[in-house]
Amino acid sequence: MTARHEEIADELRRAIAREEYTVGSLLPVETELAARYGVSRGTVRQAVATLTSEGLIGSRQGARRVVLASRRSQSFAELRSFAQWARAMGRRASGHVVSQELRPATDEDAERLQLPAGTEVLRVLRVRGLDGEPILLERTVYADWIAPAVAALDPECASVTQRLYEDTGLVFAYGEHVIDAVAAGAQDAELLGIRRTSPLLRVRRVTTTREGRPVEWSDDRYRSDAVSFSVHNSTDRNPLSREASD
Amino acid sequence: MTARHEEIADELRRAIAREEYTVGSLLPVETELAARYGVSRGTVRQAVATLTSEGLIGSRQGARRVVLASRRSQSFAELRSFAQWARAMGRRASGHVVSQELRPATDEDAERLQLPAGTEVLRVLRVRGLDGEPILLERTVYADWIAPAVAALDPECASVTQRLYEDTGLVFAYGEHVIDAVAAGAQDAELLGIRRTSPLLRVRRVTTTREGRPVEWSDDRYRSDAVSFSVHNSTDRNPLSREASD
DNA sequence: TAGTGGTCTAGACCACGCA
DNA sequence: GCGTGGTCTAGACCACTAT
Repeated sequence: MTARHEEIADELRRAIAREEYTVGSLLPVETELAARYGVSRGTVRQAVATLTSEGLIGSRQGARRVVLASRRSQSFAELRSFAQWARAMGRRASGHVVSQELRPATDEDAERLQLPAGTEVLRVLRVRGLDGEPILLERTVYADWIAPAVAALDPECASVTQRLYEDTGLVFAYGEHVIDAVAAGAQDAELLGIRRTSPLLRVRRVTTTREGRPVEWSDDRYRSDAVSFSVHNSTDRNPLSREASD
Repeated sequence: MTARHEEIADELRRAIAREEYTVGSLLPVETELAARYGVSRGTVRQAVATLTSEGLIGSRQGARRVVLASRRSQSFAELRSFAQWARAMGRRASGHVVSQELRPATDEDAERLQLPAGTEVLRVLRVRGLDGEPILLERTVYADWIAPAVAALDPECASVTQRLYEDTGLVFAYGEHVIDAVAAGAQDAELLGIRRTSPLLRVRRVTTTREGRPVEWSDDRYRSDAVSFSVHNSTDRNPLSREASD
């Protein structure tokens, strides 16, 4: 069952993509869209709010909505699922566990995963590839309560998220990510097949269940010649933030 | 004039920040919040939608809302305004124009700024600092119609955005940003006072007016030991995206 | 000043989760 | 099956933009 406002958002998105509304031009007013689709103004507003949050259109009180871009960049909703992201681009994801060990949680582990200090957690070092080429190095720490299921996975498993869902019903629902750049260390360089000190795009993240319980935290390093992140923003509101260290 | 839903969002945000609702606990149901604040359910929903988009709470049909985080990271809305961002952190922003020249637009300039090829554009190389320390190198190209106002600015101007607004009424309203990592080149290293090949966090962006008209595009390089970006996401929807270059 | 998007209401029904 | 959040309506009024 698809909500009407999503259908309308879809139609508008497509109309913009095929340049029926060109970048810089104005969208029809709410009342006209409501009449056209046979819905109330509230439903139209829900639809255009979606496009606004996608950065496709801009909105200000008193003025007509304006088209800002014709296409939305690939969704980032799959950040936690490398495999789904690869599939959406029509590429093949692979994975390979380099090492894996059960260890007592450090203070950092305990804090990020909201566990008592010393709980046994699972540390996994995994290389992920696109079409066979190594792209990403994941250093992940899993909470004790999910560690057995992770340890039981095939070391070559291409989609950890999907397997864990099938095996245990676990859903990775929310994530908090911090992005910066680091120089490749010796191990990074060897496993990714690049030179030492090459710049890498690093994402440190904590992933939680739908209930807000932390499942894992990870230091992910992407080859910066292979991956980039993109984001829209506006004066009104924005989801990404910039932070200074120290 | 503050909207009621914003006031309510603020109160809830503060209640979460002071741990009246702790991370992992449940928010009151909509009807109760509506009664408590003396508003309709719709207004409550607007307020909690704001917190949801900030990553503070999680929402799923049928289940109670859950608190995911107690504090929101610094807003990224000021990505376009280095000075405002610095001020929000209680730090002092500085700026210094290293070089500036009027040149015919390259094909890339013309495309990004939606100008005819060969239009005269202004290229500016600027170092930005926090509390006197160089942090960011901006290589910006301004559209012809704003170039005179930019060229007339004080080379040491700390807030370009604010000065342009005061001088011309121009508002930087929307931005599209692509984030990756690069190694510092010779010029980068010299101007930022770091070693060559140090990893830098690069943001390439296009900024537009409220009408969707491109004003400038820029290659910004941040010292990665000084700045990071952060973002929330959820399975539902997310504003940031990840792209492979190949 | 006319027209637009933003706010808010009061009510109805539905899809989903959880026990 | 009950309670929750999600969808949708029809109408009112307001704040802001544009002319």
